[in-house]
Amino acid sequence: MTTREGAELHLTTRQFELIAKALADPRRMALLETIAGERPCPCQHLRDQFPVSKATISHHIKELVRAGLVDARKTGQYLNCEVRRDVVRAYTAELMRRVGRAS
Amino acid sequence: MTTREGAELHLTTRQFELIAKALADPRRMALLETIAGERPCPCQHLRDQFPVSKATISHHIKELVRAGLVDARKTGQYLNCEVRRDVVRAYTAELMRRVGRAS
DNA sequence: GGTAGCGTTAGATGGTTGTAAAACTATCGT
DNA sequence: ACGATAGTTTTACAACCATCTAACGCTACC
Repeated sequence: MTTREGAELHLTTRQFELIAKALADPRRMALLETIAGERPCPCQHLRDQFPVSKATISHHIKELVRAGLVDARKTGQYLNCEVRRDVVRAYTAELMRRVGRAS
Repeated sequence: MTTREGAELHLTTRQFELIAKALADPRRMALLETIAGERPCPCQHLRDQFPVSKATISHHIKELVRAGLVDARKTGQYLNCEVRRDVVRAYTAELMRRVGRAS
């Protein structure tokens, strides 16, 4: 139900910047794409698909969560990540609002 | 006529990354917004609105052009910048396609 | 309770990058 | 032609950041 909302989510300036930064690193973007691909994404799955240490993955996830792009809930010893698609949509909307429309 | 096209512009992986990087820096984003605000934007105008050296502005503009987000044509001694709104739209569309839609 | 697996934190490091100063190029006005 | 104005390039530097290793904290299972 968080997937399809009518009301547009509002992003603070701070969050807008954090999102842009989070999306800027290709590896982190790739991680985000993988998370988006598999519904509840066990963090460990990411380790198998990318040649990076678990510390690095942990760091990237933290940044994605900080930006609000990913929701991470710990169930047992696993960390389940999910993309906040409403936030992604809010970001693209804000981007269009700022530089996408004719003045 | 470049402002309103039916066909979606295709972004290479490289350009997608460059755009994300270009948007990541707050100052550069602010410059882009200013450029988007005034139609033909003399580069010098930007110097008055931001406390940065002209070297820095020149550098940022170069990055924006490299990413394809800005079109810069030199007329006389002035540099006129314009936002490529079709590219912005292509970026947001690609972003939505990658992580915005439910799997 | 011990051992193994998953994730986090701390510290170190190499690379990237935003920024400015200075020197340079180019164009305009007089 | 000269001076002023606009932008570029080079070089240098400081700050940031992605990455790793190693050590740690939890949870699960036997």
